This record gives sequence, structure tokens and C-alpha cells, in this order.
Amino acid sequence: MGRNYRKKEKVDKMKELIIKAAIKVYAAKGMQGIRIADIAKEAKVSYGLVYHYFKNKEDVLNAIFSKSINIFLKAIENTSVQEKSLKEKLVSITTFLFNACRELPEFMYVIMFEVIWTPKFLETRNFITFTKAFATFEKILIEYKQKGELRSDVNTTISTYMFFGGLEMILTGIVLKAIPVEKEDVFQRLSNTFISQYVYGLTAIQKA
Amino acid sequence: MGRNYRKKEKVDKMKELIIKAAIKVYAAKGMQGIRIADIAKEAKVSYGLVYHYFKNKEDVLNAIFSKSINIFLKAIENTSVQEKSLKEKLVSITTFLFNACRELPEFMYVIMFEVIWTPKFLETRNFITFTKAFATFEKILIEYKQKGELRSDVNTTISTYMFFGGLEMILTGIVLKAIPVEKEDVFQRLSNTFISQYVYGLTAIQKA
Amino acid sequence: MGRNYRKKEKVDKMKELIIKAAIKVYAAKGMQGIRIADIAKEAKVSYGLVYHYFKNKEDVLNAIFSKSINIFLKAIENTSVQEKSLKEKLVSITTFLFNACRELPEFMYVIMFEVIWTPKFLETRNFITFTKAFATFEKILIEYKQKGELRSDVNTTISTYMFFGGLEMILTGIVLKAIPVEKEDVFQRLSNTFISQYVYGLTAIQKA
Amino acid sequence: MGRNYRKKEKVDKMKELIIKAAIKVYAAKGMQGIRIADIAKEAKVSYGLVYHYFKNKEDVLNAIFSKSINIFLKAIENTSVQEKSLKEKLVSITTFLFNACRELPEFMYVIMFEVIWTPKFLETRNFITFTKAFATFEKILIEYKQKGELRSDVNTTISTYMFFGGLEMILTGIVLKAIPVEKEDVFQRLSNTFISQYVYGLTAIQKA
DNA sequence: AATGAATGAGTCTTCATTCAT
DNA sequence: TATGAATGAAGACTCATTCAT
Repeated sequence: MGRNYRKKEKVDKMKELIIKAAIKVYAAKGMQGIRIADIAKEAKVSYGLVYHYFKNKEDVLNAIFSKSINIFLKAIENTSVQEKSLKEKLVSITTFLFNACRELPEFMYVIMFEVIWTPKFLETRNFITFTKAFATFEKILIEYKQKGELRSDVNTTISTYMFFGGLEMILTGIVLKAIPVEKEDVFQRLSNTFISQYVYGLTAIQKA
Repeated sequence: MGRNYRKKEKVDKMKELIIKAAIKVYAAKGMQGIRIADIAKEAKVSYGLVYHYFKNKEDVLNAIFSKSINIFLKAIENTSVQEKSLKEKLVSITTFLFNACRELPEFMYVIMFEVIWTPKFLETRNFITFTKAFATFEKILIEYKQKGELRSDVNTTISTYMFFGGLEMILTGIVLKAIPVEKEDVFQRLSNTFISQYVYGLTAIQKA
Repeated sequence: MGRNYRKKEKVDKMKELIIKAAIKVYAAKGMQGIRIADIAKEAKVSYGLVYHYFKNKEDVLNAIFSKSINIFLKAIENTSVQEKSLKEKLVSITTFLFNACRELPEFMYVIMFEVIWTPKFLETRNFITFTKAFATFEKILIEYKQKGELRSDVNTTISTYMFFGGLEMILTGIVLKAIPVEKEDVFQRLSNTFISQYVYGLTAIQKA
Repeated sequence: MGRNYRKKEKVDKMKELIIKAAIKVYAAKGMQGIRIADIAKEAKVSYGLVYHYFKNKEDVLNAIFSKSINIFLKAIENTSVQEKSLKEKLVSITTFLFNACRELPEFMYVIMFEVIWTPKFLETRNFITFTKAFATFEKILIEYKQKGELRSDVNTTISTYMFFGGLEMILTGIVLKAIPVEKEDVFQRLSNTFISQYVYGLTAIQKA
């Protein structure tokens, strides 16, 4: 049992190694450009070895996605269970993702870019995973709407899509350097600005 | 001259035919799956002919993008010159894109999905095209902010990204049927809901 | 009859035009690189027209060869019938080819380079044409050998091959600019040197 | 180290195998006709493997040339360092090439035919390689000319070109069976005849 | 476990040739 | 006669995947 445990640990470590390399390649070359040979090179193993740990290329791609999406899911799920005001929850998610964008840009790249929208992926459980994340978020909105803290005409589904869509686009802008981020504190300010705009939209009382 | 005119017309017609076919294939199979042979089949021409009108595969891909992105750009540019209230302008753009989504779903697919975010494209002028569209939109916001119609702490850049990000995500949801649209009038309602949420965010006076 | 004559004249003129263009392309790109489209472009006609005047590509290639080789053959045949000393005859041929090399470098290129040695051509009558040229030259040597003007151990076949081989290599050197020819008169000197070496050999001290 | 040595040995052996096959195909079909698929078939490997050992077709072609030309270069270089009379040196080179022609006809084919004269090759270092070979040979002539053993009006450059041009043409004639060689000893006689003609020229009665 | 040699299906791309106008 | 649009066979090249060592 101890031996098997060790073995499994080794396997996981190798898988991890390969996935990390794969994500790097992915971020650099995109869905089209990703090649098993490049992943192996990046991971400094032979490409034959990749097939020891993964069934085939699609299996690697799925692993990339799973690994990346989990960061994203964790951010939302952790938030939803903590007792906080709506704004605090949004700040929590947003901050998490902004930080991830700074610290794990490659992972964010994967989340934001192609994998998500590739037809192949849309047909599989990956899309379902994403849908779940959206649903988890929407539950938060629904809860606060029922409490009467949101305008009654807010459509929680639309608002959910706007949240992630807006956030994704901003993060994209940052990753692509279309939105410049010279200093560390700019992240904080961008995050605040985003949330203000979003929350006002949800809660505001129409100007008379 | 008349002859040359006719000829150019014919060439354009053929290019159009091939691009349309390419977009269909693209929407169906994605960036990875697109093959010259399929495009030719879809267009009901030989694949040799594709090379008569386009230099190579990348050239076709660029044409797909140009054609698609233009729909998007037109919507924004037309709007910016017309004299309307901010909300009217947003309605104009949004309505246009919602309609496009219904009437030309394949084009919208291309705009929203992979092409945009493929590393190759991000390196080229395509990203610049996008950036321009964003800048055009931001000008509208800046104008109204200067008129004092927006909250003073609105960051027009962030708001621009939120507009397109949110809109894109909703349209994506619709295209992927994650957001159901049974009846025609639902489009109108979704559009209104989106704009309300967005405009309140921009203009609202904080609840006391 | 007059009409047909005119017509034939026109056809020949067009064929000539195309062959000349073909030779240029050939000299520039070699056997591998030659394309009907390039020939047509060089001749400033449509590539469809090439097929009016030639059955197919091979037909054009054969025409290139025939046209080029004829220059070569003429030089030898004209010489052989004129009453001259051996050396005069050799001078005549050599001078002619040196001049051709200067005035029609592209034709010489074709003669000297690939066409001749391409397996396809070696199988056809082209090789025979060449063999005939050699035989014509050898007859001259045989004649003078019988007159006792050549050493008795001269092998006329070998000497024939040496003549054309040596001459070809020198012309090649000139065409490829490995042998520099700054001034016009260098041609004459090279020609003389070649013939001296051919007729008298290398050695300073003559056998008694 | 032992392992790496073995590995490199294996790689070289495979490259050798493929080049040999390529030369055979080349000799049979010429520059135009050579196809990776045929090389692979001839070598009894998959064509994918050819790309394992060579970057692309051109790389294979270059290898063919390098391999072939080396035989030729060795013959000249070895000769130049050995202390012998001029005639002995010429015999040495000639004999070597005549033997090569008999024993490795395909290599000789490559040396003599297309590769050398293909524009692509003429632009690259291949032509330089050839030029070097010629220069090496010319040095021998220069040396003997300075010793006063050659006629003072001998142009060593021209004589060099004549040597290789003549030799090449004879070997070509043999390879193409235009010069018949029924028995082994004919080679020797041809070789002697060639050298005599080269050294002593054609003429029976020497100029005083 | 690890390597990378070997395979070959899948695609892009070129270009000779045909044919409608 | 002249054009060039249209065709598709041919071949280079890539790369996921297998397998012997």
C-alpha cells in the first residue's frame, strides 16, 4: 500500500509536470499550434513518455482545461459559502481572478481563450463545467435579489453573463497589454472600478 | 473598362462565395477543423480554385476575419456619428448585434470565437482593428462623461471593455443556447435588460 | 495559299516568341523551376495560348532544346564542309561557340546545362542529335588522322569528347563567371589558348 | 558516452542508407523525377522516416551532392600531396575517376549530371566546392609550369577546365554507353589515351 | 519508467491541362 | 485567336501514435 501510494504520487507529479508544460505551450502557440513534441520538449521528457501518462492528445488538452478551470471554479465556490455582503463577494471573486491574472497568466490565458469555445469542448462536459460556474454565481445574485437588495427588474442570468463577460474582457485587455498596468496598485483600482460599475448597475435607483 | 469592371465583379463574387463557405465550415468545425477541401466542397468548387482566389489558407482565414469584423465595426461607427442620447446609441449598437446574432449567426460565431483570440491573429493587425473599435466606442463614453452625464468616477476604458465583454458573453450564451430564446420578442427584452444594467452602472447615483 | 502562308508565318512568329521566353525562364530557373505560367508571363501572353502553339510542356521543352542545339550543330556542320586546315576548322567552331556564349548566353546555357543530361532527354532523339554532332566532328579528326597529321595513337573518339568536354567546361566557367572576361579581346585569347592546348598539349619539351 | 556513440553510429548508418537509396533514385529518374516517396521505397523505410533524418527534400539533395562530390575531391587532394611526376599525378586522378565510374556509376552520375549545374546549386556553396577542386588541380599545373615543364604559353586555368571538362565528357560517354567498354582493360587504354592527348596534344609532328 | 525510431494518414499547395467565353 | 477560370492529380511535409529496446 505504501509502495502504491508512492507510485501514485510519482504519477501525479509527472502528470502535473506535463500539464504545466502543456499550458505554457498552449499559451504561447494556441490551440492550433500545440504539439505533443513541443509539450515534451517544454517538460524536458521524451514525447513517448507523454503517452505513458496520457491516453492521447485530447486527454492532455482535457487535463489542461480541467486544471485551469478549477482555479476559476474555486474562486466562485469559496466565495459563495462565506458570509459577506454582495459587494464583498464580488470583490473576493474579482480580486482572486485579478491576482491569478498577474501570478498565473498562462492559466488565465487558457481559461479566457480558445479552449473554452472550441466546438469540440463545447460538446463535452467542459461546457457543462462552465455552465455550473455561472449557475453558482447566479445563485448569489438570486439570493440578494430575493432579499430585495437588487432592482426588481434585474435579470440574474443576464447579469451573470455580464459579470464574467466584462471581467474576462478586462483581463484579456490586461493580458494582451491593451490595458496598461504599470504599478501593482493599478490592479486594485481596476478591480474597484469594475465592481463599482457593475454593482451600481445592479442596485441603482433610477435617476429621477 | 467595362470588361475589367465585369471581371473584378466576378472575382469579388467568387471570393465572397468562398469566404461565405469558409465561414460556414469555420462555425461548424472551428479553427482546428477547418480544411481547404471542406471549404471548397461547401462552396461547390474545386480546391484548386480556392488557391486561384486566395494565396493560401491563412489568406482565407484573414478574409473570414475581415468580413466578419466589418459587421461589428459598422455597427459602432454608424452609431457614433448619429445624434442621439447615450442610451439610444447603446440601444442602436446592441440591437444591431442582437439582430446580427439572429440573422447571421455564423458571422457572429466567428467574431466571438476563436479567430479573435488566436495568438496568430493577436499578433497581426486584427487585434488593432479590434482596439480601434473599442476606442471608437470609448469616445462616445468620454463625450457623455464630459457632459457630466456619467458618474465622475467612471473609468471609460473599463466601461468600454465591460460593454463589449458583457455583450459578447450574452451573445455567446445565446449562440450556444445556454440562454434560451424561444420567441422573437425575447431578443428585445434581453437587449433592454442588458442596457438597463449597463446604463445604471454608468449613471447611477449611489443609494444613500 | 497566300493566306495560309501568312498564317503559317504568324504561327511561327508566335512559337518563336514563346520559345525565346521559355529559354529565358529556363536559363533563370533551370529544369525544375520552369513553369508554363512563367513562360507565358515572360512572353506576355496568357498561359492558355501556350497550349495553342504547343501540345504540352514537354513539347515546349523539346522546342527549347531543338532551337538551342541547332546553333551548335550548324557551327560544326558548316565547318566540316569548308576547306581549311584542321586548326582553322577548330578555330572556326571554337570562335563560333565563344561568340554564341557572349551574344546568346541563354541559348548556350541550355546547351550546356541540364536539358542535355536529363534522363528523359537521354532516352529520346535528343541524345541522338548530340551523338551525330560528335560524329560529324570526329569525321574531321579521322580525315586528318588518315592524312597522317595526327599522332598515330590518337583515339579520335576520345579526342572528340575531350574537345567538346573541354570547350563546354570553359564556356560554363565563363557563363558562371568563374572565368572572368573583362574585355572583349579576352574571348579571342581564351579561344586561342584552348586550341593551342588541344592541338599541342601541355608539354614544353616536344617529343622528338 | 558509449551509448551516445552507438546512437550516433546508428543515425549515421540510417542517413547513409537513405542517401544511398536517394542516389539510386536520382540516377534512375533524375532531378525532376526524384520523389521522397521513391527514396523511402528504395531504402525500404517509410517516408516519414526520411523526415526524421533530413529536414526536407533539399536537405536530402544536398546530402547526395556532398557525398558524391567528396569522392571526386578526395581523388584530387590525395594526388596533389604525393610526390610524383605530373603525368603520374594525372594518371592517379584519372585512374581513380575511371574506377569510380565503373564501381560507383551512380555516384559518378550524380557528380557529372544535373546536381552540379542546377541553378539552385550553383548559387550555393556547392559551386564553391567545385571551384576549390579546380583550384587544387590548378596548383599542380602551376607548380610544374614554374619548373619549366610546361609550355610557357599554357594558361593553367584553361588547362584545368579542359582536364575536367574532357574527363567528364568521356566518363559521361561511358556512363551513357555512347563509348562502349566491353572489357575491363579498355578502361586502362581509354585512360592512357586521354592523358596522352592531354599532355601531348593531337599533333604528330611537333612544332620546332 | 523512459526513449525516440518508425509509421502513415491527413493536409496543404503547386501546376499542367482543359474549356467556356 | 486569346484569355484565364476551373479542375484535380501529384507530391511535399506534419504530426499523432505505436513499439522495440
